[in-house]
Amino acid sequence: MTRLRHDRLDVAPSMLYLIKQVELAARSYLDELVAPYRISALQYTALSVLARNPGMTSARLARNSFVRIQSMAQTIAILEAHGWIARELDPASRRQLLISLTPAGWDLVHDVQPRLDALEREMLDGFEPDEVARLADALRRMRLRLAGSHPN
Amino acid sequence: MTRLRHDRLDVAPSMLYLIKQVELAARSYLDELVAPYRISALQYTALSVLARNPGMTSARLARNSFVRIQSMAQTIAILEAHGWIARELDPASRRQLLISLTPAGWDLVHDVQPRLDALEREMLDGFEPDEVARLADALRRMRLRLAGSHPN
DNA sequence: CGGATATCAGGGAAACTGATATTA
DNA sequence: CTAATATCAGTTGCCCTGATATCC
Repeated sequence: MTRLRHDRLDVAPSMLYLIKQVELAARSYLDELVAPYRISALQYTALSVLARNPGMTSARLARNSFVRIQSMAQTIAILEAHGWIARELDPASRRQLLISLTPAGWDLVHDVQPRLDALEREMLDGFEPDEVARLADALRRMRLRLAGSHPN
Repeated sequence: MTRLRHDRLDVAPSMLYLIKQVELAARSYLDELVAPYRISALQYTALSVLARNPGMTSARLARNSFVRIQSMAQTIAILEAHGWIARELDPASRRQLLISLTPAGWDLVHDVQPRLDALEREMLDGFEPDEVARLADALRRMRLRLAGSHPN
């Protein structure tokens, strides 16, 4: 006996789905933007985080990106092998390796970031300044709620 | 001669970065949610899209997710091999394969979706209804702008 | 014919698990 | 001793490029 079902989810796409859609579109664009450097969008994201927070460890980067330590270590190894970043022992620890951008890494970020900022301005064209501020604040709150709802 | 640089990107994290952060956190949670079914968060997202739009082709799914046709075809092949979806020739085309969920696929979605909705409610707890509406509208506009700024 | 769909083959970056050594 | 960091080894899913066949 066949168990036919003419089901359908009749709800509007959720907020999480909308966020994923925007992220997918942005990642696709960023991938094209950094393709000349032979790096991926995710690798560039790691570089930009390091540009804002020099001296991070691989483990801290992993927690920031909600991935395992081993996963981030592999990404870091690739970026180091290609000369975008360098690592040195924390003089105060002898265990942690602090990551920083090389001059070539800085050149890359200084070349790509303005074009990424331009994309964001295009994406937000026509938005009221206070609407942008509320949006950013809402995203920060959502991020905190999600980070709290599951121990990584 | 060494070329030392004590650079640092002194700007606040961008909107695109905040969106990526929320998406990373949500994907991490969703991965745990669907792990018992041996599928990934991305695979579940494809299933939920098919639950809302039965009869899509693999190529249309690919455009919806900003990936190549071949990439989506592989994901679809895996979901089909595991029995979550089925494909049949479009009677009006003889070239396109229309995708639909199997009864097992529907069971999976009906089990996971409520828990995903619960996560979203938790994420948006304390938000005013009109703030949620404005947020969703803003995300839709951003998605449209991004989709228009680069031909996939 | 050009355009879209589906598929096969191969390869690279990205996440996972499990185990191990070292240090705070 | 416990916890955190870093690393090695192996595996799987995911996206890419390139090429091919079929159908609108």
